[in-house]
Amino acid sequence: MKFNIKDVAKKAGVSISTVSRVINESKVVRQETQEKVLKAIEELGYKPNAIARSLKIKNTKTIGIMIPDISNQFYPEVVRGVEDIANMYNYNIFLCNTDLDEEKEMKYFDVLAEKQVDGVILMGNIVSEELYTKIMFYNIPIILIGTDYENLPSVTIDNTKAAKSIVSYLIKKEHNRIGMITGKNYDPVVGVARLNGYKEALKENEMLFETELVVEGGYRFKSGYEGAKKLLSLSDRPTAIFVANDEMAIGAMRAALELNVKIPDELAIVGFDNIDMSEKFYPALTTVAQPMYEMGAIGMRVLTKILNEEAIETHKIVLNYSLLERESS
Amino acid sequence: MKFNIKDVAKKAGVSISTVSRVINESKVVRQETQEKVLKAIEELGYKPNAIARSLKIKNTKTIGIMIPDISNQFYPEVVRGVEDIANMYNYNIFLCNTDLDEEKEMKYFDVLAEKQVDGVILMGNIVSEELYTKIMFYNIPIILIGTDYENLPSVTIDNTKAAKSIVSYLIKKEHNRIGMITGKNYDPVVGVARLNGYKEALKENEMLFETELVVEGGYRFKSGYEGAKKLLSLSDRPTAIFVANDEMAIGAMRAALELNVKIPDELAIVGFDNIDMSEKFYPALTTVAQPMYEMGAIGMRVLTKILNEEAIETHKIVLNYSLLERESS
DNA sequence: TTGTAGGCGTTATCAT
DNA sequence: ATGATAACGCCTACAA
Repeated sequence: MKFNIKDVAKKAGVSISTVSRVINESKVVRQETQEKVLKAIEELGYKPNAIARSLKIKNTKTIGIMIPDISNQFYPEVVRGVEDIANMYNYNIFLCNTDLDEEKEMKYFDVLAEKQVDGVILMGNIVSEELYTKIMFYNIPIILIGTDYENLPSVTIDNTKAAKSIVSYLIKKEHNRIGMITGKNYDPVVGVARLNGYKEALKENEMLFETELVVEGGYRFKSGYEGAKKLLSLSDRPTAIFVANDEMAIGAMRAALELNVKIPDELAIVGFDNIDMSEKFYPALTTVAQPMYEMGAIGMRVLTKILNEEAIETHKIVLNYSLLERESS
Repeated sequence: MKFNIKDVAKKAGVSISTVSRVINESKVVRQETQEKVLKAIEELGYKPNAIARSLKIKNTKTIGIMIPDISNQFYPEVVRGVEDIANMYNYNIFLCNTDLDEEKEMKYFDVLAEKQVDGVILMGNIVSEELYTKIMFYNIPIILIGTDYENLPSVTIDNTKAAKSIVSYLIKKEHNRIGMITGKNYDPVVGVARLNGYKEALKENEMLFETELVVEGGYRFKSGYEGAKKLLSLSDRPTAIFVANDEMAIGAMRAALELNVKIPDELAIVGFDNIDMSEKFYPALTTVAQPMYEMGAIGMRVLTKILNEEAIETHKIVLNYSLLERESS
């Protein structure tokens, strides 16, 4: 039930090179012959073996995408962007969940290399030195999305500026005690950057940075929930909280709602990312939107360019964020 | 910078067959030789080419997974289950978003076949006859998750029974006007099944099925929102609504909240699936939990068994659902 | 325009 | 225990 190029050749009464030519749409083959071959292909239900092809031509039309966890709301959207563009250029994608675990990252990278992927897309908060060494060694085209490292190509947004702008927005709305629930403080490009944006906004408006107003979170719902409970138990409560990502922000809203604190009247809450859920929650969350789908799509697009060795303007792409004012502020 | 088995052989001063043996952990090679080879591999940073290997041994240790849309909340969780088990058995997965589009499904299936995947996992509401023919023709091991068709292996839950049980729960709570927002009515295994469960529960309790109480939805937030608005505008409102999936249920809750209808006091809402968001929403949604992660994990596990030609008890696996009573009812 | 033959990097059979 | 060699299915000079 599985035929190869030889079978087609025999059936069509031509050589295998001719069959190969029609498969690859070489212009040189005569119309008649082409039709004969096409007919044979059709009749046998023949499909070329991409593995054999890859071995010969040394590319596989597949790329690997390493992300922390597909079941974390942030990633599906960017993966979708990647996949759409990949599909458009006839690439398939290997999905790898790393859980931010360095060992898993290393292992997956090895496997992807062995499977001869043409390139890889990497997400996660930091790239370890080990991984970087490996990347350099194998010399596989790579692009980072949502993070940045050394001279590797990347697509990101300016997290500091974005954070600063949403905190400034809060200040403009007359809030003068603004709390923050941060991300991970060992993570420079997201966690620290957003915290810095918060600090900068305060400074620019001559407001004091008070340590009791900032609590470290961990990006997940629970830490937002707990962070908010902590901030709301302060004797001198904040009137607004900037939460470093939407999932935590939703946790924070939940905490406030449970305590019967009115949003936004008694407490404004703003998030970061614009995950799907943020607009569906009630009240809908004011947030800084990262263009997640676009980050994926553009990342993949750039990767195809790199793979085709097309000229590329810059290897560090910084996309625009946007402020989405909704009901929570 | 890229070496092959020949380079290793030369460097170690042995033949390529020996190198191949140590790579594949053949027992016959002498300790000393093995060490020599391992050293050469190490020094060169050699990684075997999986493509060449696959061509020879006729398996690729990769499987394809076709789902409607990874950015739809339901799928990431099952994909994660699939990937975890796949990883455990050293498989990689090609992720394919079909958008429930038959053409895309056909195209992806062809590509997966050409890339010689060892098996495929298929999700989506129906499998078209065309696709089925193709599956049979290529004879690629396949397993359906969350849907079912002919004699193909599948892992599902009993949607009718689950729907019936949650509606019965509502009835037990003294609701006697229960509305429903359905899924797609052309989709037998999910849409129709859940509607049937609703009908059965009514019947069993000698309640009338009233057409004005059921509105057709489409699984997405917006249709739940609109469906609820419609039901709430009835002169004789339902006191409870069974919504065919969580995303719509959340839309329905949003509609009620906006209209200042108290949940659950004036209106109980229950959903289906138990997506991540359902417990984070306020009020948290009462729902029938599909074991999404397990469906993925078990599906993949069964697939590995099929691939290893291990005996398999049954090809139609029906998992248990569970009722999660939360705040919305 | 078409065919012949070598090779892509492995594995596996058969000798040695 | 090790080595030579023929596949695996395809592409691509080169020859005809």
